[in-house]
Formats: sequence, structure tokens, C-alpha cells
Amino acid sequence: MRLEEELKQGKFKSAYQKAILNILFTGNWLDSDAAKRLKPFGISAQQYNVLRILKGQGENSISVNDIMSRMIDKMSNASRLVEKLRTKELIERVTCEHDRRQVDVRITKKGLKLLEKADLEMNFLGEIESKISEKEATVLSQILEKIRD
Amino acid sequence: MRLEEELKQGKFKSAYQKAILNILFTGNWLDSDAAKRLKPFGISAQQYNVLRILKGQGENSISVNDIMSRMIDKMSNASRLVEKLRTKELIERVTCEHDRRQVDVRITKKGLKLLEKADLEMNFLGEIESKISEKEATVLSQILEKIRD
DNA sequence: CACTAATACATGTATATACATTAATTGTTA
DNA sequence: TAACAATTAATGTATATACATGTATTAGTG
Repeated sequence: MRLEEELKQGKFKSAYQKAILNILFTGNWLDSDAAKRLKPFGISAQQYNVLRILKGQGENSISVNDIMSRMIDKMSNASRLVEKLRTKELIERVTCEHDRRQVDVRITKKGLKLLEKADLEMNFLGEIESKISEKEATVLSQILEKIRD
Repeated sequence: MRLEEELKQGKFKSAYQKAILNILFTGNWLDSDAAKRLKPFGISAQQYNVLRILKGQGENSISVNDIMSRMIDKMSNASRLVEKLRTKELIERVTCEHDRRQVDVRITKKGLKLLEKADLEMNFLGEIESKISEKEATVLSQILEKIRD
């Protein structure tokens, strides 16, 4: 739906303003969709994000700091997210031997299993492929990256 | 900066996945930038959003529900946002005469003044105009709206 | 080596948010 | 019109978040 209708607004001041609001609106839209899909699994979108990052490391462990630097939402509190995932036994946490300040974090089998199921529900990729072309996806990324420059 | 570097990720599974993460990442980026700029004014990005909506109504008042339907973040609690703005005397709140369930909300002079100053700081529009073309802004909106369809 | 700075993570605290529930009012309909 | 449904906003509550601060460990410097 056009943003004008979504926000019940007549007309935006400029294509630029509309674009900015569209990014924010679509981001929220994706976030709340993700939250809904993940609810049955008892994890938040950010926790899901952390699990995916850890899965990407395979057998290797990774520090809390590294997790944070890979997260979409940099402002979130990685420590507490990790702790929450640990109490759910979805990850393991061990003090690093070489640098005892660091904590090695790794996904557990239980975490991988949950992720497998959750990924099925989280497959908006499949849905988005029917909405925009690969070319459009690429263009979208390019424009967004220009904005952040 | 390319998202691969922002998220310290090698390569995304597809242009689609990268596009989705780019939307979320850019949305957060914009949000936290806005929060920083608004901090000196003592209001949050959502409160700013509400004030802008009210300003758009001019002299007319508007119900809490209407505010909510115009907000970028639909999930936020408009009642409490309005109450916070009221304690700061940036808005007025009067029970509607025709429908006593409703509350008429209107921006105050103090609110308008604050908005005037805040808008100067919030002018990323000016900054974005130097980063992408108007054509690109339009294309961006079009693609985002296709995604939400 | 002693001392200071920097790093990595955890925690305290105030505020924000999501979601469910409640309360008051209005709309509908039998 | 009485009874029930729907609407509008406020509130209760658990959780999440931002930001500052604390704690332990390592790095750097004289």
C-alpha cells in the first residue's frame, strides 16, 4: 500500500521525505512481522538475529563483542540477550582462556534445532521474491547504502 | 558503507536477504540518529512524530486514535505518548464534546516553538538530497511499497 | 615492575514498549 | 428501550531498551 494511505497523509513534502518515512515504516513493518512469527518459538527478533549469527560461525565460538558488531540493532544489550538465550539452553557461554575478559559463545544443538524450525516461518525471502525482482532488490540496497554514506 | 562491512559479513545468501537486512539496518540507523538529534530537546523520536502529526492538523484537534493511525510505529502507546507531551505542555488534551470517549489533542504554542527548533536539527532531508537523486528517492519508495504489498 | 589506560562484559536504573485488560461511552438491534 | 456489541482511551504488568556505571582483566608506558 502507498505510504500516503498507510499514514493517512495527503501528500509528502518531497520524494525525499517520503523515502525516509518509507524506510522507517517498512522497517517497523518487517520487525513486527518477524516478532509475530517468532512468538511461538519464545524468542524475540533480536534473539533470533543472535542465533543466526552464531549459526553462521558453525563450530567456532565468538565473543559477545563480535556478536554485537554483527547485529542489525547495534544499540541492544548483547550481554543480556546472550544470558537470555543461555537460560533457554539455546547457546553455551564459556570464559575465553586466552583473554579472560572475553566470553566464548556458541550455539547449542537445541539452538540449531529451534533455528531450523523458526527459519521455515521466517522465510519472508520466499514471499518477497514474488514481490520484487532480484534487480530491484539490488537497486534497493544500493540506494540505502548511499543514504548511509 | 556496504552492509557486508557494517555487519562484518562475507556475502549474503541473496540480493533479497541483503535488501531486507539493509532496510532493517537503515531504519535503526535513522532511528538512532534521530534520537541523538532530539535528545537536547527532551523528546523521543516518537514524541517528535506525534508533534509533527499535530502540527500538520494546524488549528484542528485530532483524536488519540487518529494520531495512532498516522504514526510510523503503529505499536506504540499513543495514550502514554500524549500524556508525556502534555506534562511537558507541548500539547493540550480536551475531552471531545460530540463523543465523550474521544480526546481532542492539539499542539500548543510551546510545542510549535520546540518543533521549529527541532526541525532545524532534524533536517536530514537536506543531507540526503546530496546523497541520492530525487529519482532514486522515488524508486526507493516504489520498491519498498511493493515489498509491503 | 608499578601505574595508568583500555578493553570486555555485567549490572543498576530509569524509561519505553508490547500486550492484555479495564472503564467509559456510544451504536445496534431485538 | 433494554441488552449487548463495538469503540475509544487508560492502565496493569512483564519485558526490553538506553545509558551510565561497575568490575575484572589485559595492554601500554615510564
